[in-house]
Amino acid sequence: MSTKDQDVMQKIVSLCKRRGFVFQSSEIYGGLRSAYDYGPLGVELKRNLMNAWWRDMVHRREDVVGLDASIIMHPKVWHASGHLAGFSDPLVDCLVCKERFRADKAMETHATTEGQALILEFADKGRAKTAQDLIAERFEVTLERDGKSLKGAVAGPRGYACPNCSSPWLSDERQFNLMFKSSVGAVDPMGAVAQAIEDGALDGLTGRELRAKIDELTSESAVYLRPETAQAMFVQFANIQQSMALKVPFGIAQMGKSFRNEITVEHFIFRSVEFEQMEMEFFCEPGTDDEWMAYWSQARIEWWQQFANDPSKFRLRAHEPEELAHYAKGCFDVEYDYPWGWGELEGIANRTDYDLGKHAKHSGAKLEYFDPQQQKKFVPYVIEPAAGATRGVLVYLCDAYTEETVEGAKGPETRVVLKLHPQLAPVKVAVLPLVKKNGMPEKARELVERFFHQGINAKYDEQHAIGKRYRRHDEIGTPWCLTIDGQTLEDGTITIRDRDTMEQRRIAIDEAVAEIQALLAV
RNA sequence: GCAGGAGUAACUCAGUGGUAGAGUGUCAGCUUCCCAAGCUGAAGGUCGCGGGUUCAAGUCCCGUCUCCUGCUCCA
Repeated sequence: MSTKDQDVMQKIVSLCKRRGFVFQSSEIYGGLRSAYDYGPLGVELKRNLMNAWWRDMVHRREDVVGLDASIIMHPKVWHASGHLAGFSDPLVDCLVCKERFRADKAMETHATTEGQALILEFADKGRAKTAQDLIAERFEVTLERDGKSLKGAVAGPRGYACPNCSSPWLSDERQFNLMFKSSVGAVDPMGAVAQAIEDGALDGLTGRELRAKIDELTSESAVYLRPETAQAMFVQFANIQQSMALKVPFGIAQMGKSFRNEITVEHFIFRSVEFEQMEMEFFCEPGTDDEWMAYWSQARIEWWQQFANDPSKFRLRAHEPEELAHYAKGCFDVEYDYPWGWGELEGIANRTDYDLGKHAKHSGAKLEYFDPQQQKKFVPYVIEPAAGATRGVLVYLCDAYTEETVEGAKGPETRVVLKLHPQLAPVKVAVLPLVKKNGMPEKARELVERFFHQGINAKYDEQHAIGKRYRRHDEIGTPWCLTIDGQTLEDGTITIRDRDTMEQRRIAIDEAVAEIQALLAV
């Protein structure tokens, strides 16, 4: 990312803290890696976004219903879904060039047979020399250097070499399970492990056997925090379909927290271990799935674009075949051009009948649909638009953050504006007495009460000079400011100021609420 | 996890071994009829945390945590 883009990102992070959008978790204790708290304005923004999603995905459609499932589910759910087996990656570090990579991927791209001659390649001569010295010292092997490459290494029994430098000197394969493991029940499962150690039941076991044994001892109470909200919608498919008498095609939508032990966390709230999802599983008849896939991909990117200042920063990208998850027949990502480049915001996957099939098999439940018209049974295919709600917050903060030069009292100055869509803006309207006297504060408080009665998030603000108040509200994205001035007391009109244009016009104070309601509805 | 950079007031930063600083912001008061205006005053700091060297550490050394950038993964 360029320094300019890095700068923008830092400014957004700084504004988030200064103005109460996002704080680091547990900050006074030194912070917790990759955990963030949404402050008074952040929670409004996030909720506005999630409510808009729910409104458009559930309330405005006849064919989608909602669900709010427990975060902790039966551990068998994760066996069946493949998350316990497939959600853990064997990772290996190259001891020479420090590259970290997945063993299974290296197996495909850098397969070796034992005894095979290897040529180690480095970016430049200096690095090759450093590596040569390191290998000589640490592994007592002298390699011959030829420019940027080293000769004389031989492949070991692992079946692969470092994909970066072709080194055979690698760390052990380590399992990184991406799911958060916990235990249910008041009895600490470590008690059983302690007992086993005391009894000598673990004596003489190798590392791998030891891990397996400990897993076995603690498996009774082991539970996992969901790594995605999707599975509950598959698991409750039959209950929901029957209780609501739904006909395929139909969808189940759910929003909520998910947890993943990411190998790396990055970019502020973009990738964090605890995050919030907005997912929908759309069940359709096999054969119609490609059509629905196209429909939802288009619908979803357009949904994101409608709240954006710059729709061109969103795109749909089809996954390459080798990029696809094991369960997916096809996948489109809605990507956003973040300050550091294009990155994922939502994934629309064709999960086929994979999940329902797996759960039917593992649970013994019949997860089929009988179509009364066609007189046939089938396991529905699933199109899944899965969006990151917390990513959405970041996307709209990036989209809204604007700096512009305006003429101030002391010459040109920078105006920072969050050009948030009014439906997303944390505060909808600010009500301001022009000065703190002549009955203006009283009038303003009367007006702000009217907004409260309508459930519109309005703020009364009388601190500092009027210009400063306007700028403060620009910075938190308040779309409109209503100002009570001397004329208000004479003819009952107030000014309404637009955040983006800074233009003002007069309206009747008695029409203010209706006016804002009308503007919000657009 | 690895490599590189950073951490001093709410924010942005100055301070290279000898009394903890500035601007902005915040709060109180005065002033002010429209875009970060002015005046007066105030609050706010375990210099990320722990250890070490030193008569003396924000400053030097070690460890650790957090953040940023890059690498492998995902909503």
